[in-house]
Amino acid sequence: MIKEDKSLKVIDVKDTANILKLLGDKTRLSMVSMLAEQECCVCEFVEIFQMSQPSISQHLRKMRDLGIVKEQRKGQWVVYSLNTTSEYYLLVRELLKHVPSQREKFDWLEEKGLRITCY
Amino acid sequence: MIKEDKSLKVIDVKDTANILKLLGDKTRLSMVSMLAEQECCVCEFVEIFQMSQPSISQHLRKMRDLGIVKEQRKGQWVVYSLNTTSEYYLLVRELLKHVPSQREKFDWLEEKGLRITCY
DNA sequence: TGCGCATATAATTATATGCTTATATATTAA
DNA sequence: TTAATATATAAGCATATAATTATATGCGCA
Repeated sequence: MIKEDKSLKVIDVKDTANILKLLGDKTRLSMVSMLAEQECCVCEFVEIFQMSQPSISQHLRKMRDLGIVKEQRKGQWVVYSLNTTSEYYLLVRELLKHVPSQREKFDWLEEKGLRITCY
Repeated sequence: MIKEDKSLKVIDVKDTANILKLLGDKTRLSMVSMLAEQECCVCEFVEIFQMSQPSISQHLRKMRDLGIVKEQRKGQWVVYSLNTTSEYYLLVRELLKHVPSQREKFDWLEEKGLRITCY
């Protein structure tokens, strides 16, 4: 019997390159790293990255378009999370192992009283 | 005693994003995947990718600039290989596990009699 | 030395990307 | 229904990227 490696999934070069290009951006890479810890809403990202709301929205859209993240409306907020059923999920998880934890960003939100309490 | 995970090396988000952006290109990702198998010279890449020589040269330069690949002159040829001493080497290796083998490209070179014999 | 081959660099152009501003949509509460 | 808040989308602009052509450099050999 052949052992299956659940951390491994081979993806064609073109698709992999697209994923890497997508995550080859400081903001987006930080975002997925955060989402690997906890779900997070758009307005929280805006505070964290000190960036305009449309800019944040556009980054999230690109990742949603490739299926890496998913959204869920909760009242007036839209909460994003990692899409664990994506065919790229294992690759993303693997990548994130090489990046430092972004937990401090959530701590910072708590401190500033900016954490949204709809979860 | 804490076990050290030799497949893991944490790199800051900005640097990681730069590496991912670099490898987030179909041509460059294929190149490193090939180099993970065997070293390869510029003119061979030109044949494989059916791309102009300057274009190939520029792709290689970008990767050399970040230390992912290294070059070695052998007579009139310049042979490229993976830089196994790069601080990004483990990350690159990990990424390549998710990409199909590019061995066939070397086979194709052999068939066409285009393999350079300076190795 | 001078020629031919391999590679690198420079300049240019076309396209892609990321951000901004303006506007539209959706939800909640008055 | 209207106002306020949260988010998404569209259009425009500035910068980045990748390819091409032209040219320079480096090596081997007659």
